[in-house]
Amino acid sequence: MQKWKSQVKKGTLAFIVLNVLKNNEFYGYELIEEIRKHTEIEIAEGTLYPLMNRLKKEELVSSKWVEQPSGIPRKYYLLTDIGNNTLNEMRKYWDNLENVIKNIVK
Amino acid sequence: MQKWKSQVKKGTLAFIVLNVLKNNEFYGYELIEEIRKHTEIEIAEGTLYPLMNRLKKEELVSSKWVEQPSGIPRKYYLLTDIGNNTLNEMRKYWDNLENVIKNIVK
DNA sequence: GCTACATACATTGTATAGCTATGTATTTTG
DNA sequence: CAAAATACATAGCTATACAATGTATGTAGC
Repeated sequence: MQKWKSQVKKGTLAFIVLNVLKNNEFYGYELIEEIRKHTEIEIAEGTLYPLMNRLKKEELVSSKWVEQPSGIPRKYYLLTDIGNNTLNEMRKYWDNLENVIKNIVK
Repeated sequence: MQKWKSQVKKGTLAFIVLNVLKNNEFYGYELIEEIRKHTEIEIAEGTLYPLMNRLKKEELVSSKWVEQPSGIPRKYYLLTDIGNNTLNEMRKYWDNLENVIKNIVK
């Protein structure tokens, strides 16, 4: 089961992150916290940071450093136009998948 | 998107196959056809046969050869008790994931 | 003051799983 | 009789989650 859960996350995490970033800006560490609190989905740091770099390389998100009064500067992420369009396509695909499974489970 | 869809399938396909096999017996080639017709999800042969071998190794399914009056014999798969229990756990997890995403998408 | 923990970034190596390509063999169809 | 469909299978490639590890700063407890 644990192995399976890890596999289900592949692809799903990108979708979740993009959804969370829709209309919001978050920095990496905050994304993990945010998602963990609201959804009980655990994202390892070793998962998130490479994920964000991939999303950036694919130009689905952009980032900017924000200095803090104290502590380590934060790298905030926000959706690009491409990211927004991709997210809409993903939502369609997910919606279909959800229905397909709902019918099979019945 | 194509890359993403492929990633989403990881884990999802095992879940779908186990669901299809609940209360039914299918052979490999038939599973691909069945799922393609009813769901528009394409499963490559190079995906399914290794997948079925994994499920068998994990004792979630068992198989039996059935000779045909003509043609190549078919390997039918059916859920084991372990497979049934695992499927129930998977359903809970999926149900939760679905709701989580539904809330995030809103 | 020192230890532990939390915050915040990042990389390396490993395991897993989907997919293309390829292969074998039989049967059906044009 | 050639092409497509049926039915199995594997090897190699690629992508991604995760544990482990590392750096650096700030805070809380003793």
